[in-house]
Amino acid sequence: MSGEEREQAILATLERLLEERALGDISVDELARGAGISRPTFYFYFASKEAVLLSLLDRVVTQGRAERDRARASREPADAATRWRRGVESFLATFTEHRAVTLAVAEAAAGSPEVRALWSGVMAVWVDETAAAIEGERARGAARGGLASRDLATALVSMNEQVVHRSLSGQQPAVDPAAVTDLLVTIWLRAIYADDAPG
Amino acid sequence: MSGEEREQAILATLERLLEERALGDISVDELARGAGISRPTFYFYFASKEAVLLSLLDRVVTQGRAERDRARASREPADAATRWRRGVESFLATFTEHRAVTLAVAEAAAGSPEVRALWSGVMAVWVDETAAAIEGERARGAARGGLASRDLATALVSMNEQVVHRSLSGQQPAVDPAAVTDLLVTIWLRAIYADDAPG
DNA sequence: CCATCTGGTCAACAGTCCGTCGAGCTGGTC
DNA sequence: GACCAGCTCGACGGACTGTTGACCAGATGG
Repeated sequence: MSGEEREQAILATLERLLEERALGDISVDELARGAGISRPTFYFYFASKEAVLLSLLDRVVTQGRAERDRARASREPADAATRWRRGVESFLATFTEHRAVTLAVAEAAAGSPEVRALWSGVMAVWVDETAAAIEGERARGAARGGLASRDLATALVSMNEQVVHRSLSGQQPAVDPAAVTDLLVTIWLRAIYADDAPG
Repeated sequence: MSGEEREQAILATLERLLEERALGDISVDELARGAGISRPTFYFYFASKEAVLLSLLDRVVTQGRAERDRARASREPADAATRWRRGVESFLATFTEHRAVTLAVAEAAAGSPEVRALWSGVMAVWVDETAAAIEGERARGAARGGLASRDLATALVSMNEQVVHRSLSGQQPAVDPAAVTDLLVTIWLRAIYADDAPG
């Protein structure tokens, strides 16, 4: 077995174990044994448990971006509401498909600055794109002003992050998974386009 | 020094240490030394580090609720928008005033089911109250329907939670702290009252 | 064909932290 | 003065982490 294969084996082992247990309950030793090597040898490949997770997250994010770009290129253009819906769906799909990794990243981000930094980078891309899209809608006179687009985008992306996280982890209070897409899209539309005076 | 005082000393020590370090970087030994006792004695008072934090959170939540009730009783009635603003302000104030404890709870919740459960309970109260208020506004014909009030409330409270957390922890992308109240209130109003069709 | 070097491997060690056990101390109570 | 409850801690066992240094197999090259 070559070095590259060993590395992949470690990644696969972590992904497998995360399906059934939280990151904190998985030891470096288990990761090593799972990949057929001893614990010191693990450190030849990765600096820590978190580093393996980082690698896994990187893979998920790259794959998610690729899928989104592909979907964008293949589907015909649509109206604004549909475009927002597609964005939210893409977000949801990526993290739902990799539930275990997503939850582990959220857990690790709480304690590890490196994980936190990488995750922040992922969020930042999302926020940037959202802010730009809001600016576009404002420029064509469709979206309402009154809030800094970047702040608005940050709040909406944060909401998605948290709602999806609660939904995936099943901790109460959670949103009905079947309704989550409609819910988020509706709030996005109201927040971006609508009036804000109580009737 | 009496037992009660010892217990308070442990709580005070954790609160002090959390001002400068994360929960994961604080050992039970430090907590014990800080309270003038040995490590085994610590376990006479608390089952774990997390248990101390739980006690701290309980105090914060109780105090926050009391302050809110007092504010509610003392201030004159206001229009709907102002009432929502007061709610958001109360949320923000509680957790901003106890920044260290808030951040530590978020960190610990990632790994400890007990902390998670207590935190979920706190959120649930907020969600229930919000959902009831939304129902009230709908009943008087002011707020728009189309979303389950409980789901809407959950999403909005989740947004506040995450935005405040990012803001307190300073991790990018974060919302400008000076603008955060206006931002959140505006989104709440738009989500609860407004139309949702792109112009 | 031997020397060497690189990539890979692990036993063993040092260190941190956790949670527990059992023995002991102190001050009130009967 | 015996006893008991509340309190205290030294010492232990166990889980984990990250590092060191020796070792080994196979390619490289003189």
